Amino acid sequence: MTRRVTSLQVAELAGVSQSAVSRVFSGASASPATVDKVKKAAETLGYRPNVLARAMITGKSRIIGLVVAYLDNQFYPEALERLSNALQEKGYHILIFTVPNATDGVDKVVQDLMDHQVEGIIAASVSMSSSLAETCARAGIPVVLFNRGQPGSGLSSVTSANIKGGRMATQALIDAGHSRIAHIAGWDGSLTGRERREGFEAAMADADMIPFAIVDGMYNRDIAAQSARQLMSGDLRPDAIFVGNDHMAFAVMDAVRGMGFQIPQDVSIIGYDDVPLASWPAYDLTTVRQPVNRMVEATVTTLLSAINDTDPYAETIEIEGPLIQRGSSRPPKGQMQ
Amino acid sequence: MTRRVTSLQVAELAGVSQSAVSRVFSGASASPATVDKVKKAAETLGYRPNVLARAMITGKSRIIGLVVAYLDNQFYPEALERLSNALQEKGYHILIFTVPNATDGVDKVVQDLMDHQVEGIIAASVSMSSSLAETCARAGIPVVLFNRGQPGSGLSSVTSANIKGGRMATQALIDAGHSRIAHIAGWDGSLTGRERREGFEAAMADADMIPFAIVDGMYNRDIAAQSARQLMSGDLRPDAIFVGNDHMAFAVMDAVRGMGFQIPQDVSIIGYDDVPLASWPAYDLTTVRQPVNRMVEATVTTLLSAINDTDPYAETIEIEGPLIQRGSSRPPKGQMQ
DNA sequence: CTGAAAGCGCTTACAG
DNA sequence: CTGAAAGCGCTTACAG
Repeated sequence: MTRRVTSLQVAELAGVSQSAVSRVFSGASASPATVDKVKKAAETLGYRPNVLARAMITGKSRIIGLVVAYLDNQFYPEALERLSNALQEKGYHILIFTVPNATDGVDKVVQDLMDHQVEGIIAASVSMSSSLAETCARAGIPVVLFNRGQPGSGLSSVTSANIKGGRMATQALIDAGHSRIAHIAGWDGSLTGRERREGFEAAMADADMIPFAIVDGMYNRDIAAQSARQLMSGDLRPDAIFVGNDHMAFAVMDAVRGMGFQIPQDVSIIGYDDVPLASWPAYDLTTVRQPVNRMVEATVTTLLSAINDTDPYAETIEIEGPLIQRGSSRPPKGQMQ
Repeated sequence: MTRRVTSLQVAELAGVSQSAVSRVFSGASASPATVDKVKKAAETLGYRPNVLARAMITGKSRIIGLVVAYLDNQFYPEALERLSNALQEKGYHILIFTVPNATDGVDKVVQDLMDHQVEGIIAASVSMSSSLAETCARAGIPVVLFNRGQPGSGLSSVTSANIKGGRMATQALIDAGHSRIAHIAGWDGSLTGRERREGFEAAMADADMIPFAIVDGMYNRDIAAQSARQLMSGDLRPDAIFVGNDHMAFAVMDAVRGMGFQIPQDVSIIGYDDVPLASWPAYDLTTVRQPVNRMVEATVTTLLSAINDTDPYAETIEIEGPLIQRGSSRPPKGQMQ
């Protein structure tokens, strides 16, 4: 419980003014002699600048607020880890805000964020009311939506190319010769969910095929599993299911196998995200990769440039990822036939 | 980019002194009339106190530093989410620090943490050098080690009862009639790893049994999988493996199945943690539950009481969890026989 | 390059 | 209860 060492004490010991100490630590110009004296004094005293005081004056907290709703989807821990690392490299840190209920809790949380003088906000898979987006804009706090677009909000976003991804997954199913293709979609209240579905519908339409069924899986394991069971219990069953994300796809695979069906012999399953678990043998899930590292890079770049250049333009960045063909779906016909 | 509203502006509009405004927002006493005027003025101006300024003066940042090494083990995302929620409820927030390499990176990071004037530190599954622990102590910043004890460090820790857990897992294997029981241990450099192994050895000794083998899995999927392959490729094979955590156990199951063995017919597998995935049908892993919610509660309680009461005593809290018997291991003999 | 001084936006004794 | 004033630990023009 020793009192913290201040720049004044360092100044005294070094025999210079307090301003000199400040200059040395804030990277302003100072003579080599001064730098030396100050550094030495600081070392013996164990001095480190008070980040809070600096932040208050400069108006730069070097803190980024991260809003997340849930972490159970394996996609997020990975993204969070990479985001934190990338930001730390640039001298920023992440202040975490978990929003209890994904729908409206965000608003309170963002006020809290702004109170903490964050320099920017990353909202992962949560939507913001437009009034809230406006509040942030007015306060000059850039927001980047991660893995969740929100057209018309004026907010920047970084997502994968969801429509294209949905198309690719569906096309792979069509190319494999499937004729009764169902889609357990991501939450219809989210743009990612809608766009992946859109891709599905477009690919089907292009092939002059009628979707076997489209149901909303709500990005929820239980709902997805139940939907799968329902789909598979009729007389006429789908022979392929494109699922809105991997997290649900695992539940779908569990449910389908639990009914005694073989994957992919009885039904092909394709997911979306390519989380680590997708490649583990127990699931071996064919899926559309969301390139987390590139999405993170884009997010950090976008956010930091908005912070530093006070760039007023919202950017909508879509990053394409490949389809990863694995064992949960039949391979395309004609290929290696 | 409007300039932030300050308490002075509110004071002017409300017709009171700046101190009065401050009192209203810091919860100090003020007459109802004043409170009313101030609140009204604040509302019309959109005023919110600057948390940074407050933190600097009071010395209370209301920020807890969380140090994590990796998030791929499914145990951590869940813990993080709960920690964040619990802390938010108490008015604290989590500033995240990911440490690049688990071993020595911690030291730099903690200095960074202290610069940010965090009121407390939670270190999840990372060890701290004793000199570092001392630094924190001297600065009056309480540290709680989460899921990783460090005896002699003088640091508080919250873990599950690892020795007992290791015993339980092993006993379950013994009770099931296994005779060639191996242990793929957690990292030997960590107390959790050593204690679970200790529990394993104690249970074996009590039963007058000799371990089939003990290898260090380093809490690493690849190493664990390779160890499993080695164990299972000899002429004399183990008929049961207790794995140091679920994260490795999944890899072990994948590897064992990949060699054509049946679980649990050919070999029983038991893990440790009971992460969500353990209960999914694809693995259906018997495991020792680490009660995340109670561990989080204990962590938050310990940390906050250390912060507020400047409680100088390090607490070592161990929380017991049950063995969850699932399909990856043979059930105990005699039971339902 | 350097020091004295003002000021960031608050909290908190101190008188009244 | 309330206002004037000092001060938290810094940064940053401003002169020299």
